[in-house]
Amino acid sequence: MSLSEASVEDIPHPPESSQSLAVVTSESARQKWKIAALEEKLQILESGHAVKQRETNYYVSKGRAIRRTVTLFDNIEDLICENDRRCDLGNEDENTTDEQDRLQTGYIALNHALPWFHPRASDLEYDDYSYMLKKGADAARGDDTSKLKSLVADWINRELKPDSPIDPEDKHYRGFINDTCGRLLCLTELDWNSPTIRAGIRDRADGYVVTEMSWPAFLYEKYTANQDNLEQGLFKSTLLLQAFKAIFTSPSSAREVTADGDAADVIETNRRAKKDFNSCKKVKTHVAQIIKMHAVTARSIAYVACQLRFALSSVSSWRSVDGDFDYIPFWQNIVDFFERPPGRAAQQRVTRLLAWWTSCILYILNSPQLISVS
DNA sequence: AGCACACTGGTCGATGCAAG
DNA sequence: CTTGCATCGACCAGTGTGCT
Repeated sequence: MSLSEASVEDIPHPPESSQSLAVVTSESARQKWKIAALEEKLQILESGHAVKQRETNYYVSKGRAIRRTVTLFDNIEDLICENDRRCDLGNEDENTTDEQDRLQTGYIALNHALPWFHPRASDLEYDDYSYMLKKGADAARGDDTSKLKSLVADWINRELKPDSPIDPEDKHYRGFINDTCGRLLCLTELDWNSPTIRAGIRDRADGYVVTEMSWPAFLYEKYTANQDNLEQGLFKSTLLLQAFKAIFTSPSSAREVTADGDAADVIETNRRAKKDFNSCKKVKTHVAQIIKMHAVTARSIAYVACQLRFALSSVSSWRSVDGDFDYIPFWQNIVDFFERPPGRAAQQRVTRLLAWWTSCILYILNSPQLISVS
């Protein structure tokens, strides 16, 4: 029987209480009830409310890309204001601050993430869409935080085999209390193996304060820095790659990550990524596809690094400060490292690093042309 | 009270795979 | 080849909790 064949009079109202539920027992009555529910759904879909609902869902859904690829802490309004300010001033304003430059780059990233945004910005009901985008942005960040909480524990237990395994469900025994997490969170210029330094860090004693001003060990290949060259192996840790894959391409793709860190050989990384991709179970469209991410960006790495640090810490609820460590300048430092390298040589190193990242991650998008390196 | 966040459970779509 | 089931994972809504 089609929907149109069931007249409205024939359709019993859905039961409103357990008492009336007992009345609807026959198969035909149940069928009619189902049809009634479907018709109601159809009516809602056809009404203006549904259009509004779809619109809301659209903005919330589009907003999910913002924290991941545009900005982890800035307000969308601030990005727009900075762009407006520059439009108003034209070329007259040449003395911009770092903060303003970062906001402007953020605005450009926002337009890459949401290409419809700029042309339509003036037509949109400002408060409404801004609120919905933020809602989606924060929801996605929350989803990722919760996802990494258990995944990071699994990866560490498997890769680093701590004496007492990390509880995937509990964060209280992470952070500097935990020997393995502490080693990863420790700044590279401090030797975690020294009991004095370990105690100093745990007591937040002078000289052992862990702030965002140095790179922590978890960012480095094999979790160790070369003190003579602090850029060597930076942003090439297995955990960082796994976290990136878990967020942008799927948790299952992150399971068997092996980072050998050979920056020169992007082609080899490419080949391995292809092999991994072919052996990995293909699942539903992943985040990178949904947000049309064709290359790994500075801001996506900064996002993942913050999420990873948060997962390693003992802080249970998302906030921007953890003891002496502030996530906002930490995120900014990473973005600046990639977006504002000092000089030509540094720029080339950064470009190579991003190409390496893209070759590690995005073969999954089946776009080999995107990961060829010039 | 209002807000932000974590957590949970559910829906839905994409994919793999076995059986017919 | 088609079908039905299982699995994975993104997303979302509802709820509880802690903070201001």
